[in-house]
Amino acid sequence: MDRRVDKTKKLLRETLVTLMEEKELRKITISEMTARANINRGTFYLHYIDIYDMVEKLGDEIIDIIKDIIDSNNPMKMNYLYLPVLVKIVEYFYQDQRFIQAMISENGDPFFLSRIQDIMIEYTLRLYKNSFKNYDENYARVIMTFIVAGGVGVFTEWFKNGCSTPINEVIAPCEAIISKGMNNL
Amino acid sequence: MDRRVDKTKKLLRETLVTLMEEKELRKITISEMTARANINRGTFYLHYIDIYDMVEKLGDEIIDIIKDIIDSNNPMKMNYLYLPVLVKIVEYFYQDQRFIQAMISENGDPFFLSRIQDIMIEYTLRLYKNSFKNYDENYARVIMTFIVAGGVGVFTEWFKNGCSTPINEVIAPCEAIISKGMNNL
DNA sequence: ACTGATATTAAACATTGTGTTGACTAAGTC
DNA sequence: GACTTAGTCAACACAATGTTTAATATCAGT
Repeated sequence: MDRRVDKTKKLLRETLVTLMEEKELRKITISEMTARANINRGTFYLHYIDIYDMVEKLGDEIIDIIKDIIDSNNPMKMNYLYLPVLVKIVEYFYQDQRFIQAMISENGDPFFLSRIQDIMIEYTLRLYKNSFKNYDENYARVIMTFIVAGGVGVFTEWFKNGCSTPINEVIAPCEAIISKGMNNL
Repeated sequence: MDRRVDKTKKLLRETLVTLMEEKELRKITISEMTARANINRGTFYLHYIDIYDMVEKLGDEIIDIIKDIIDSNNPMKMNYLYLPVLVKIVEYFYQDQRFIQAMISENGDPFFLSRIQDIMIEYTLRLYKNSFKNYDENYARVIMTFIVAGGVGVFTEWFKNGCSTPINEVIAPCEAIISKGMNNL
């Protein structure tokens, strides 16, 4: 791809993240963003329709990466894959932390996490289909929605707090509740 | 309070819900909304700063009601209160279904659910403090975040789908996973 | 290097929604 | 019935949008 496009898009992304760290998405204007990035306002429209389109497209890139991570760790070939895949995703989030944190934050894109959640639900459903004694599609879906939403909720809190506590201190309780339940904690 | 204010606010709320059923929040303008409600645009500013302020204030009202439900079912006086309180909240949601559904929907307010989630986490933490053998604040918080986020996730899906399946078909799996865990399903 | 293609710039434009104001009218409260 | 306040109407300056045009800069491929 044209290096000029790359350069512009990266600059815009960088500037957007900076702005998201300062204020809510809806208060960020194209004028402000392009002015700060020293990019002509018209140039923005060569790539995106509006700020939300931009955020969505940036989100798409992350989603694609997550899908790649899932696919490259083929669930059919391994047991108990849930955790390793999660670790790889979190590792990736780490190295793009500013962006991810901005997207997850109050100023970020609310759909970002819910999209990831949806992917993870489908993934775990495929993965654990055989773990259920008497498999029932609806029942399994509720269970997986619960577990994934719970995990995403915990992860979000942890990530919002700047990943300050050791990750095991949040993974361990989740594993405990998932496998044993409250009665056997 | 002045009946005129009541009338205006209800009309605005009603119109907002209708618009949210049609399009994304960010594409709803004050002009459009007041025009449709047959209310002078200037009148809007007598009550709200902007659309988001309005949505937030409408959300506040629901939050207050939820807090009332929680408080009026004093956790200290009952055992196993989690479910009854949930049922009452859901019952309330039922009778204001259009609004709640709009708020929860893709076009709605992303903070609405997360605010409720936060309240529920604090609530369940207080409630179950004594259920933990060796109580640890951080550990308990992760557990409760997981359970509440999971529950909210399941509920959201169910509600988004128009509450079509019997509510027990989503509550039962949640109860099972919470109490017994995956290993004992 | 040369060339054709295209990304970016700069400036201008009409348009739309915002937020506020002031004088007037209607509907409330007590 | 008096007075208080909510709502209306019209006008205003302002900010951001989305689009366009011609000129310039940078690119990819040979």
